[in-house]
Amino acid sequence: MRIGDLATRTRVSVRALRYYEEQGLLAPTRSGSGQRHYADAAVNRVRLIQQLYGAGLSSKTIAELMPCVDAKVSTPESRARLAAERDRINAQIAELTLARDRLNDIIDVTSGPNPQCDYV
Amino acid sequence: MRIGDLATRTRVSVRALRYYEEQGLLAPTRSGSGQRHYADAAVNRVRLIQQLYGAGLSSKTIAELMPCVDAKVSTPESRARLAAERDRINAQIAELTLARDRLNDIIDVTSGPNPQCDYV
DNA sequence: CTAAAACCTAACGTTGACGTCAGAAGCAAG
DNA sequence: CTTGCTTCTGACGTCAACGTTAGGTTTTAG
Repeated sequence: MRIGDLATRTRVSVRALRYYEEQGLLAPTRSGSGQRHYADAAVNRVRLIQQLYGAGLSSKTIAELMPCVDAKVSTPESRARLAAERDRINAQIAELTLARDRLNDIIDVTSGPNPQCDYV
Repeated sequence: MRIGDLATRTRVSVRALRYYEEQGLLAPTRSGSGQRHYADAAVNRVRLIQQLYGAGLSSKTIAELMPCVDAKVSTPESRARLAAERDRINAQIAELTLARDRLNDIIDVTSGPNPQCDYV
């Protein structure tokens, strides 16, 4: 499929797809005239990339991990890397949970016993 | 206390503290010569700011919410805003959880049954 | 009193993941 | 054939939360 189709199917912009290639995350084949051609599997790959970006991984980190996904093999180094990212994500989840609870506290306090009725 | 002390106590850079003021998140008093002076309460306030930044809120959003925290009163609008941010954080936690599980899957698959022994 | 340390304002630099625009070329339909 | 949509390669623009540098003042330690 061509880049526009992939963009539509993944809901990722054409620019982003080119950017992913630039970062070494995606390697489409090229037609004679230079147009990119993607296999069906690219759809899932883009979704994985999006998910990892969403989790705060950088292009560089994702690029380092993709060969593991492709080859289904990890070196001790890449395994350590993966575990480190997982731990970072866990830490971030904990942080977000605290922030959320904090926000709920604020909501509770500021929604307090109808301020308009105090002293009335 | 002065800006350097606050920076030390909150582990936030001096530049960041000035930036927070610029964004309307912090309002220190000034000494005759123009130096910023912070009350002790500023320590907790900076921590709250950091926590909200960490949760992905923007300066603008935080600036809108601080008056509620100060006055301990929220308007229906600000309450909706707070709830919206909380929901966004919950969504983000869910996303991170999925990504983490995905990473764990990758770790499992790539750490598979000793690849070096296959076909040996 | 003096030198070092801390502070001030103003303003440009950084980073990452794209958005956007310019100009040229490929491709399906009538 | 040509109209119009898609794609191509640069390359500059964006945005947020600071980092950094410059040049000058204030405070503190000795």
